[in-house]
Amino acid sequence: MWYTPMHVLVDSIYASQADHEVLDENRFSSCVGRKKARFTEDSKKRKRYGGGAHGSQSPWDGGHEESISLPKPMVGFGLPGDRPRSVSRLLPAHSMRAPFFYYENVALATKGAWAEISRCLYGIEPEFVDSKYFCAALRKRGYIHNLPTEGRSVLRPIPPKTIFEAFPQYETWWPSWDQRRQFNCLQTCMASAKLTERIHRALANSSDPPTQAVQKYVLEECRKWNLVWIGKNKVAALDSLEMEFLLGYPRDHTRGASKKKKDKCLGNSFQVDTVAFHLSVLKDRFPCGMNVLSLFSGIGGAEVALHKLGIRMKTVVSVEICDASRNILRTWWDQTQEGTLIEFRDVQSLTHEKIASLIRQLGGFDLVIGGSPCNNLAGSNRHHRVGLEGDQSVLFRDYVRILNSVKSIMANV
DNA sequence: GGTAGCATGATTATCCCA
DNA sequence: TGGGATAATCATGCTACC
Repeated sequence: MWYTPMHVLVDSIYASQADHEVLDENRFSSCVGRKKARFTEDSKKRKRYGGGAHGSQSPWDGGHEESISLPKPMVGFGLPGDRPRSVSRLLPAHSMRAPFFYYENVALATKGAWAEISRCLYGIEPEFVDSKYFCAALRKRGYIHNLPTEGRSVLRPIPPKTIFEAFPQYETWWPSWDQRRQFNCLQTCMASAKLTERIHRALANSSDPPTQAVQKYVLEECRKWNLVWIGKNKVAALDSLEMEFLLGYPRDHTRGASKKKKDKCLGNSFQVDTVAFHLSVLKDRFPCGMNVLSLFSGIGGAEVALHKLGIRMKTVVSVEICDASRNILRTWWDQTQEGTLIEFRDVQSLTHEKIASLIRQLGGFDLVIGGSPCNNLAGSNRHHRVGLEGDQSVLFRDYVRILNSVKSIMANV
């Protein structure tokens, strides 16, 4: 454990900041002409993050064997409503060059995965946040970004944070022995009809209240599949509209896709309120709008968050390989946006030359945002949870490659 | 070929108690 | 402090059906 939560990092941790700078929250601006900020040159000599007892270990030496301990509670650099405190992130100088960037993946990844991701993203410590503080469902995710952390604001209206606040109709049949007040992580698969029928039969054949053994079985399945009580002894999976609501998307955002595709797309998506809280610091910095490079866009969680924040998107270059997700984003974009949406299918088609061409065309990107595939990192994957170098998750290296290309090209514009 | 239904543990972290 | 118990987890592959 060589990391300590970044929110406790203070200026006094390091006497020397030869290769780090305290984030200057006024550094980025696109509206009044992109200024070339003064950045210190990278130093080959790395310094360490962490403080106190953790300060003697480094994320850079033998990163594959290292692991980042998850904060408890998983509140990132601060939650809405927290009392103001001095948060001064020490970021490597080269990470602070424009554009802003924001990377996301599952918090509970395989050992060493976040250490490697952090190492590739300038050694910045991930901000681990559980979306249970923003909505009625858990969603433990890690975010690496170079955004300021002061002056964040929440989306209004504030979403309900308990099951009964979100769906009061289910309280009628909710048994007292089911103590759940929030859902677990919304995933890509839903419970089968056979399972809910088995639960119904087990309850119907048991006493009232059910035996301890039946309660244990039912509760385990309810927690695993996020089941709700729709009648006496009857449970059901959440439907797509409910998942959209919990995740912060507009009603029927995924219309047009099949049920299976909806579940998969939503299970893979951002929790909008959480991401919007982090991105909210951009609103005042880009009053004239932003150019966004959205990698692994999915159903447009980042775009929806920016839209809900009232941040105008002049252009979004979106890269998403799933046809259904691209259709969902395109439909939403056409209905709500006046800017330009440029779509690509494969991140690997976004070469250095292509990126340079886009930057010449658009004048640069203000934000590079995306969450690369978690398939080989996620605990739910029983078949190929092989770590960062798995077929899907290795694409995080394309995020790094593209971000580095954008930074280097924009530094020379 | 596309879709839906279904069955399929392991890894990781945390809690609790001796 | 160590080990067992408990809990959570952006999923994949096979089969049937249209």
